[in-house]
Amino acid sequence: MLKQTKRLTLVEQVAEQIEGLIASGVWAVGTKVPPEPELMEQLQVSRNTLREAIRALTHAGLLKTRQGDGTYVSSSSALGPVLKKRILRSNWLETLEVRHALEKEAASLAAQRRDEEDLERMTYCLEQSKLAVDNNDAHAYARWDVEFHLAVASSSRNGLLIELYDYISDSLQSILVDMFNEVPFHSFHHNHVQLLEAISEQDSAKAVATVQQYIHETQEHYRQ
Amino acid sequence: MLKQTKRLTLVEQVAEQIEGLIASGVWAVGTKVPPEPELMEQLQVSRNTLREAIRALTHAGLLKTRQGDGTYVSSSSALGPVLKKRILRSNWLETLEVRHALEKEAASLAAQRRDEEDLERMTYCLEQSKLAVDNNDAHAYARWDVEFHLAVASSSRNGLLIELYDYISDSLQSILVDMFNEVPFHSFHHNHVQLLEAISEQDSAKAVATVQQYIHETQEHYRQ
DNA sequence: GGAAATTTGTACGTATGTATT
DNA sequence: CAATACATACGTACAAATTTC
Repeated sequence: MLKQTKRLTLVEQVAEQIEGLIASGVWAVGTKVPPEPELMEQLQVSRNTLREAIRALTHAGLLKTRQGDGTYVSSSSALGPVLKKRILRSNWLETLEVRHALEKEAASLAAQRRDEEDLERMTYCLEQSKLAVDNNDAHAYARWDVEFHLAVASSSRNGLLIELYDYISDSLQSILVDMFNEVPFHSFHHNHVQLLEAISEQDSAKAVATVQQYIHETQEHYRQ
Repeated sequence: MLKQTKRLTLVEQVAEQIEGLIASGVWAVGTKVPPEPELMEQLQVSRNTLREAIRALTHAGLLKTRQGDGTYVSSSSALGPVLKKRILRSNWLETLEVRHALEKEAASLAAQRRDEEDLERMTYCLEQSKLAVDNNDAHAYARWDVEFHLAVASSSRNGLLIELYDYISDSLQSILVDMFNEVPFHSFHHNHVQLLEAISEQDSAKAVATVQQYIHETQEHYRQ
């Protein structure tokens, strides 16, 4: 077989090419993409073809177009927008449960795979968290809490897990801020220190147990 | 403020309406959608507008169009296709790790929330698995293994978790068949029985531990 | 408020692939 | 197998709406 005959429509070819530019970072998030006439010229396609491609990517959440202004890159991956849209139709308890599942796995893998740089990043996050606790600043605490957990996820060295965890955490950001406004967040700090300890000691079981305890305490506060 | 000015483009309105028809099941998977002229008439939009909407949904994986034939509904949700595409760029070990995370959470929640019907369904799956073991039929075993795990996930009563687990499992189907061809799958049957036992006894901790052991054994076989 | 730039929406013609007669 | 009908693919041209300056 020489080559599968051009089974992709022109529109899909154009869309794929643009997706490539976005995924590879040539068109970073925030970039303004060239206007229609220019792209038509560069890609050698008609306006309709180009518009269908742009529309497909816009609908997928990769681009955002503003009439009279232009088209901008709004996300580097299609998974994030779709997942966020799905989570909107979900209640936050469900979403939290999924996050917890990923969190425990991430902690377990992080304990096995973390390097020195990971540990430094996590330590820094906890220092900032401590400051937020001392200042009783719920907003700052929520921010550094998420940051710490992202550092843990990142140490898992599992790209899929990291992506899913990041998108879900992002969707929960506002919920988490609310939560830390109602719950004495200082009580969580000790757990986080213990988690970092477990990861540092490469003790997977202890890491999972610590996360489990952290989750359990959160739920206790909400059961009332 | 009287009303947010029609901030959705015509194309997005059309796409949303069609998505609604698909999500609500009015247009089930496999359904052939009406031809362009008919939809233009019903939706009162031009051909290009309709085509852009159709193209957006096609790119998202909800529709599939075949020139000269027509357009068919190929998925009821956008999350599945996007997730599967993402998983293709992932290695299967990564994907397995994420599945394991969801699997443990599902088992834990299933133990808390399962009803009699759930237990019957799981029991049936294990009976079929046992038959496959006796017949040394790896293909049948892989099928009922997945079916059993889906039943467990479904008992978690967490829609988001169920969806993610289903799509990921589906992506791994062929890998799992391969795996059961190389690994003595009869050794897993006992674990599954034990898992059902734990879920039946509403023992979350035991359920998680059983899944963990099942995973560990799988990895042992692959470490060589 | 006006002018330029940009996307949005519509109309219509031709090409090409698929199923049917 | 050929002819036909039908469906989507791709292209050009023009008018409208919106933002920016």
